[in-house]
Amino acid sequence: MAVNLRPNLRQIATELGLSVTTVSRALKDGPEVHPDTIKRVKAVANAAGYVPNFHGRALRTGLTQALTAILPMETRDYLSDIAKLPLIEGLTLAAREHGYSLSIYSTTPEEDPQENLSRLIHAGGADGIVITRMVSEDSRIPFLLGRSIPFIAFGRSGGALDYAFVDVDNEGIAFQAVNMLLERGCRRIALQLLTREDQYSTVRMAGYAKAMTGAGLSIDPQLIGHEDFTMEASERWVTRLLDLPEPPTGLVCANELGLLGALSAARRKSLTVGRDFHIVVRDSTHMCRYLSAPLIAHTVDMVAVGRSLVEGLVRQIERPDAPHMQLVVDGKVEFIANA
Amino acid sequence: MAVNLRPNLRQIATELGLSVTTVSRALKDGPEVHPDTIKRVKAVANAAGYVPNFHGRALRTGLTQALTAILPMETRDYLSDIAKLPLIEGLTLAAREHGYSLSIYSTTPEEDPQENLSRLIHAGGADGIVITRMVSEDSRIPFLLGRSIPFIAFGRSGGALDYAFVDVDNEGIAFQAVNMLLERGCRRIALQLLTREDQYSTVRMAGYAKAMTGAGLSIDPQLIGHEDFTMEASERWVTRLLDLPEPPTGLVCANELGLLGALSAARRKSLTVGRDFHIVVRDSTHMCRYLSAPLIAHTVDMVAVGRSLVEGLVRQIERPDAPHMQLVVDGKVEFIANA
DNA sequence: TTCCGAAATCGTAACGTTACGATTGATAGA
DNA sequence: TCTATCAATCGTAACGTTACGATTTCGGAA
Repeated sequence: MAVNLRPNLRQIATELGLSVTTVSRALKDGPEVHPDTIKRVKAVANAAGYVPNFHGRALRTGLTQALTAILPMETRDYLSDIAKLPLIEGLTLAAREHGYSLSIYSTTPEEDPQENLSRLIHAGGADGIVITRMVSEDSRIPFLLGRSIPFIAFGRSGGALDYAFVDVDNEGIAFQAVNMLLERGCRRIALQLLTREDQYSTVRMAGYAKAMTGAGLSIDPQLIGHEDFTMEASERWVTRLLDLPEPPTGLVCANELGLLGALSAARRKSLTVGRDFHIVVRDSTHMCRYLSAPLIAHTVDMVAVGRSLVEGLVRQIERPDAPHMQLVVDGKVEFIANA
Repeated sequence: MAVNLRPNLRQIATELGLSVTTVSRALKDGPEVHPDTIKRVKAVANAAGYVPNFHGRALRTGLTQALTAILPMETRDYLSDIAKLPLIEGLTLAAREHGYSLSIYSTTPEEDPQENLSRLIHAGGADGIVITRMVSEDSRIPFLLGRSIPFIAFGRSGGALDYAFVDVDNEGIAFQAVNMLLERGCRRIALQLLTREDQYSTVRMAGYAKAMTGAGLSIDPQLIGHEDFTMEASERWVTRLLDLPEPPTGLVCANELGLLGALSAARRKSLTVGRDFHIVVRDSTHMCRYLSAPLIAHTVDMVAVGRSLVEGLVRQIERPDAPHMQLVVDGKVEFIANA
């Protein structure tokens, strides 16, 4: 018996002596169909390996059951972009669970973002869009809102518009990080920032300042580092700090490379990390688990962020009148003993 | 004037007083249409922002202009999975350039791989599939070949079947790596392998052995490390090697963590890396650029691998009789001075 | 027996596109 | 003038699905 590779509704209908309509309804448990018929139809459909054709359905209903995530890709430096991997994981897994497929649309910095968005939707490529790498007063937001295209943003843009987003509470994380150091008796706390990514630097600085002044401590500009830190640059910077008359006993690193440099500097000064010198680091890579020093890691569950984005987008597609998801995700700050 | 958001062929046809057929043909430069008509049609279509509807076309032609990459996702350890990021970048960019969209389909280890493949194709979700994480005698290959479903594999499976693949020449890279160390005067060369990923370990060992015996050197099992190396484990292992009566002067690391451990061990022994002790490392992260020691990095251009996969897949879809792409990609082994 | 209403099933049309054969109109040769 | 030929355009059908209204069937009440 030849197995038909792509059975359609009509084949199943004729095999059962039913109409296409009834089969279609039976497969989605329509109340008009006799329960016994539903059973028979489903049995045959399963046996034949029937899968509803995506495009036939999309053409009829106007819905594609597909989501598209627009991710800027830049070859430059994958280590600092590593959080994208769990994000993609969360997006794809959650999309599947909701019955959607997920396309990734890579953009290069030169392209016109709106042109892409527009083509994508007109071609019927997606029911909804995830946009990332928000800038302040992002023009894509009014553009998409104006066209009633379902979307959700990873990150917030300024402005008063009401739209769906999921964002990471970077200010809160910095606040928590400094508080952890304060609990450990640190009074002079250094903060390592980046120059390029202004947004992050600004909000981290805000969290730092809030925690410091909250504890009645003043902010020493000497202890704030603005630089495009490589491992080596970080080592130099931390070494200089440790040479100060009143050296810091706590440090909030910018990223993994900053951490490696700081560890190196501390070792040269014969400081015991976790006792004489406390370090907090953002750890997207789980690298902390593999290091030997006790550290304070702050992690953001990017898989969960990806899942939430899909959740919020699907809700908007399926129930357009529901309020927009506006979620600010806390990070987890935890002590990694590395005994 | 109200701008219609999703103009279709019929609207353009009536606006021009032409038939839908002629407009359709004009837009793809059909030879039956008068050149002037083609111009007129294109002008109106552009002005209206016409984009052909994906699903209408797919339903008619059976082709979806979509590719799907099946990527296993495992939350465990993103650092060792980081090469996936440039791979995804290459896949998505090349897909766009060929006029295809790219969906990512995440699988978890528990799922039946064939079940997924079959559903995907039956539903009309993709014209072709990229499969990854090949195992020896991979059952997906005969499955897909038997159903004439276009696919390409990242990696090779054993067996005599003829199918399209792109693979990285890990054996050649190991061979090259050892030769670089030999050129620098190393005679005792250590090789750090992993236990888990047998495939890689086996082929790297082969390249190592070929280079060593080629230089008339014997292989000392003491210098071969099989372990699930963390940074700490690597530091311990390298320290033990350096304590041997005849310590190695060259090392091929398993990965970035192995490198960090090795650097640490060398520093403790007061060895100068790049002079007393030479290290080769696989560098997917460009981490080497940020370190201070002179290193030999072997890199594989994963963006190019992703592009080649798409290239090979698209060729198979569009010209089914063309020979399968069977590409083995060389890595680049280069000295990073880090002056 | 006849009729009513509900339950179950059926038929038609439409989504937007393209393939294919049919039709129109013009030109040129007999 | 008639016809063959060719270029240009048109009309119809079909891809697989679902929405919606029409139709059939059957049990029970009048």
